[in-house]
Amino acid sequence: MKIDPHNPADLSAQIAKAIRDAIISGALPVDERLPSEAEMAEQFDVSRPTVREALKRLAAQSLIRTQRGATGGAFVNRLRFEDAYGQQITTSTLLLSMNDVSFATACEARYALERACAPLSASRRSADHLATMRAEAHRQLQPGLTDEAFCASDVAFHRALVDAAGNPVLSYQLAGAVEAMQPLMNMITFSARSREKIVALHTSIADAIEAQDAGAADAHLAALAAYTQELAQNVIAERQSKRG
Amino acid sequence: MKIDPHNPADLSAQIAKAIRDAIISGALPVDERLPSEAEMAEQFDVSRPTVREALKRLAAQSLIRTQRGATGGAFVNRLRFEDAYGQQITTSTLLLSMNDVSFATACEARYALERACAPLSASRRSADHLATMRAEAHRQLQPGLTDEAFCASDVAFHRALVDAAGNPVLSYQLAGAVEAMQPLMNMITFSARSREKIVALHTSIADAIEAQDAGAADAHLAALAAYTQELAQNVIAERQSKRG
DNA sequence: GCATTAGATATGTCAGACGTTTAATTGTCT
DNA sequence: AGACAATTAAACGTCTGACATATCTAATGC
Repeated sequence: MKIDPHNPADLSAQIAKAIRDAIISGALPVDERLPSEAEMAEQFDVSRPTVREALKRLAAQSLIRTQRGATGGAFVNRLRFEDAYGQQITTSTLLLSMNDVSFATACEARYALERACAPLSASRRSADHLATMRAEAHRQLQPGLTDEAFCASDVAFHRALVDAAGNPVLSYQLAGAVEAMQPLMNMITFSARSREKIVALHTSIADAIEAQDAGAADAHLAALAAYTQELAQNVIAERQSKRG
Repeated sequence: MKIDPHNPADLSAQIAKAIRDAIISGALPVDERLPSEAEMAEQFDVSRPTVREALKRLAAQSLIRTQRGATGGAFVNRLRFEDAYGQQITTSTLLLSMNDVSFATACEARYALERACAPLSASRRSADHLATMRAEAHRQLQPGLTDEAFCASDVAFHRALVDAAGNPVLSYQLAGAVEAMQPLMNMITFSARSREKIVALHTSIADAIEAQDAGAADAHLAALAAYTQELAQNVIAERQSKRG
């Protein structure tokens, strides 16, 4: 764990990298306590604020946690899937909004991944996940629902579908793809008719999952993907006609 | 953008969150310059080191970049897919190693996602991606290749397969799933026979992609998934027999 | 007119100090 | 001896002030 003292800039980044590499390589196991800030400052021959900046970088990635008090300090954090969800969603959302990713591209990716989950979800679905899917589908039919609330419920439905696969790695990867779509979906105004059609597809998907019919689930997901693309294209076409 | 002055702890985390929310909401567009550290210190009524810790947290997530000098400062960073790859891989790798995710679970997720890409790759593959796949498959047959180099080439092959889908969102999501598997794959010792079988499957996959035969590509990927699981199970069984 | 230089601005870093939290130790009383 | 209270020590969290360094702007000199 060494840094380059000749490059006077970005000392905190170098220190953060050194510690991060030690964590990734396994040299620093989970719950291991790092030396105190004062000790590290001496080790790296920098000041304590510089060490602290490095530690904050690691804390931002949930790689360490800090405790105050006599037995406190910085500890290697066990990175949990739940903690990683948030970062994954934030990053995915920003990637889409900052890189002019088209609705079509994001939608294609999302449904491709979701359809990958469907066979696993069909074979392993629990009563719990099915109940969530049914409940969300039911919520989506309520009359007073705003478009935003409809989208949020849509996300919840699809997350339940993904979680039903019982594979935390899949759930983690899909969380980004599904949640990051929400800002894009919010540009769509869902009419009563389109909502009915979507909910009908949701219900068909839930039925197929309950019946453990992977083929039917896949077909309905494909139909939902196509219909979502269609809705988005209508919105885009409308906007262009207004402009012209 | 306000913080809670009554909670005296974690001021830098609160400030980071305030700025992060502003970026995500779009209130701070890409390349927008944040106020100087001194100005923000005054705005939030904290000291400059506290502001700096907040900025370092955001820099760790590639949300901002800093420039020194007269016209320098902190700028909202355009998050690029290439930048996000690294974070995604780091996080995925740590998630697998710190949460006792079984080889079977990780492998299942990886191949499920990869098979989701295959149809798109088959229809859109470029000569470039095909050439990479062929080159890696060829490299994997070289006699002196270490197991690690074999795994690295395997990753390169599969990334080319995924990139062939021409969807940056898919490539981003898959990067984590594919690369994070590498440490787990490294526990396997690849015999000459198993290498031959894997390369044969790789060649079959490349052939199917070239022929734009999505069904065949999917079938060969499924076979590869099954064979990879078989190899891992053998390793696990051997270890257990040595112990018993 | 162009190159050079001085100034201004902002980040990067350092040193020292104080406050706060937390746990362990010590001391006292029953 | 044991239980409770007070003290102490360690460590993080924050502040102040200062200096170093990078970079752009503008004034200066030839």
